Amino acid sequence: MSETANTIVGHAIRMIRQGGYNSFSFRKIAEEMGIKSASIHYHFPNKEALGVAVTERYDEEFFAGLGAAEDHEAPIAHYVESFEGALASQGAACMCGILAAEAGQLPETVREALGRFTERNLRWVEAALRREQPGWSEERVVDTASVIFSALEGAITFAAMARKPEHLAQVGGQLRRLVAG
Amino acid sequence: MSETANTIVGHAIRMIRQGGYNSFSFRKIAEEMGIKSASIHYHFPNKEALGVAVTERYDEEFFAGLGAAEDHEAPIAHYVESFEGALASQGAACMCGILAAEAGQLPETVREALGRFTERNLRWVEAALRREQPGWSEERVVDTASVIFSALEGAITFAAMARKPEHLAQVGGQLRRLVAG
DNA sequence: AAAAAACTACCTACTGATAGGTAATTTCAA
DNA sequence: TTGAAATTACCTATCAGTAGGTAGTTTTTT
Repeated sequence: MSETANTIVGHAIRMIRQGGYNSFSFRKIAEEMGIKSASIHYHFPNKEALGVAVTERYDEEFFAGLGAAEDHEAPIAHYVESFEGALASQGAACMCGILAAEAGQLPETVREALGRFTERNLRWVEAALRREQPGWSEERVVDTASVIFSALEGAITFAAMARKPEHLAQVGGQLRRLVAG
Repeated sequence: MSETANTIVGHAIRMIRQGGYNSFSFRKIAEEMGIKSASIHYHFPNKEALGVAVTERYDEEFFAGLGAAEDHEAPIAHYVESFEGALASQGAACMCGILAAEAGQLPETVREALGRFTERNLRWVEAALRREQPGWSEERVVDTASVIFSALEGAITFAAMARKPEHLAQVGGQLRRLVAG
């Protein structure tokens, strides 16, 4: 991907985090970059293609920042902190949580990319729980992973909406205790 | 509120649940009702006013359907079921979770109405926990309520996106166990 | 010279909103 | 009780703004 295409995706991610899928437009991105909106069509044929690129890039960066669950001593705490870090940057929620809420109006391909992000998160948290709680049944691991992912996505969304980062901190703290026993 | 205004709000709620704040327009609602978009401005001066009415109406109906926490033997299970019922109707997520994700582009007054909905939910779940777990500390009650609300909002959002209602069922089941001990 | 990356100049579709008008109903004072 | 005034609930017509997208052309880089 060219440098320009990269920059375009970066702008789109920021705009989506600020107001959802309808908050980024070819025109606005072009204006900010000092180019014309038609030029963006050279890099991404349409909004759907850009939407997919944006989702996959967010996915990549999220997990690149996270590292492997096996490389952390307390991976759940690390996972929680990555959400707190995401909220701190721009005071905005997780981009994929925002897009998930708008699923009904998203192109199928974007929705599918979001589905992959979700699955990848669940697998990560499950691996983390297996490491931290070797005694837990597989069922308990899978169910708890669902709760942790859902709670953090819900918490970061409502914390950003109400402008109360402490709401996420509260949920994060309780989730840590939940896993600690 | 007149019957027409009521109908307008109903259509708006359905459309928002299907695709977010940008998925309802004066024109579309008018078309479905067989009137003109200008007529909707008679009942609601602008989109912001309609947005607030919609949020408050959803709030009202949600808690009317829920009843008082004190009136249920197992209020948490009842609360979980209300989310499962919401997902079952239209296969769509909680309207307020959807709007919360788009907070960045919402008019302030709508955001504030959403904030009230959130607080009301937290108070309800706290009351439920006090009833079910009289032995718990106030801190534990408040923190657990945050987790339950966030987890359900996150789960219903991702379940609707991935079209996997079982994801919500899984989270709901685990939350019940969490409270049961 | 050729490929890449941008440009100009449009188009169609849709948005929320406003101005001005009309028929039917309701309120209220003489 | 009746006529004037006001209100309700809609209408037509139009506005400026923004959206995504396209065809054809020019500039820039290799």
